[in-house]
Amino acid sequence: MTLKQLVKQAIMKDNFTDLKGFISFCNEYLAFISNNLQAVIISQNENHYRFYQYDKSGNYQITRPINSNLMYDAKEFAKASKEYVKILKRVKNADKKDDSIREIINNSTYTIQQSIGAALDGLPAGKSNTARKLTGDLFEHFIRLIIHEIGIACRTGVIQVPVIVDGQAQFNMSYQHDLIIEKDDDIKVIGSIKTSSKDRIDKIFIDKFLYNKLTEKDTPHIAVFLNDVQRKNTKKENEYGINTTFLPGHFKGYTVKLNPLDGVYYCDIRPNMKTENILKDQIKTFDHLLIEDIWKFIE
DNA sequence: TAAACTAGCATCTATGACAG
DNA sequence: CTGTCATAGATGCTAGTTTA
Repeated sequence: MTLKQLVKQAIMKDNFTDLKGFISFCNEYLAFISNNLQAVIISQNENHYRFYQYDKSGNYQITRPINSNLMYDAKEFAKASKEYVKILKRVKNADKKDDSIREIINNSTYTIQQSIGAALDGLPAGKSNTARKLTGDLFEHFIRLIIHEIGIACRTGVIQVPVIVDGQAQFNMSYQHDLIIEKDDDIKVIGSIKTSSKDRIDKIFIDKFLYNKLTEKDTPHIAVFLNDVQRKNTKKENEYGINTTFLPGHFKGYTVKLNPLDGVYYCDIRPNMKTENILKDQIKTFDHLLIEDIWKFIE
């Protein structure tokens, strides 16, 4: 398949109605990059990040950063993706000590999503925002499909929250949430699903605070992120590095002084999230949501 | 059904902190 | 003082939804 065809496929949401669609797109993309790239550019500050450069058919455009420790190649993915589906179906009873299961969950999720993101980076220069919007939408959809696959019903949608003053509902606030998990008409979890946290992290904390205040409940709020890095240009032409877009100060401030979130999950976790106080208690890799945490929320 | 609105998101740009 | 890096804020454009 050519880059043009891949981009065309990625734009069409019909191709991503089920997990199978995500996986087969990923197979096509990985096959393409295995022998059609102009170059693979290595990030100068963190060497395991790579940028793919397309050839003339993609105007020599350069993709978003790809973490080579998480991204499978075509051959690895062919094998892992089969395991992936099997693991998801039985994840509730997975061996919690088996790290290879966790690796397959994180890496496959990452590889599939980035294959879409990177393919959309092949859109013409003026359409970069289209790529951003679509990757975001597809990531949301992808995570919901995964949650369905493990056997939990979930949806996206708007929740109306009445604001009560002096015992009277004055008006509604409508909240549009990426992830709502219900059970017996009870909202068990509210979640945000985003490719990166950046300037949206504050809102997630605020949402939890206000929602629970208004409803007088203690509904868990979680967040699922793909990563938190972006490409940065260096002084030299054709040299690139990565920037992190996570705001640790805000995250810790809200956690300590407003309210902690009930789970924050990354596919491509930053090193400081594993070592720094507060962060390391709050933030985990994506496998933890599926293997452990999500089951506690819906009990 | 068209127009208006909302939410999203990677990039770009500005500022501040720090090392040499 | 200068250059580099991290953080934070602004930008520009888009898709999808709601309203008129």
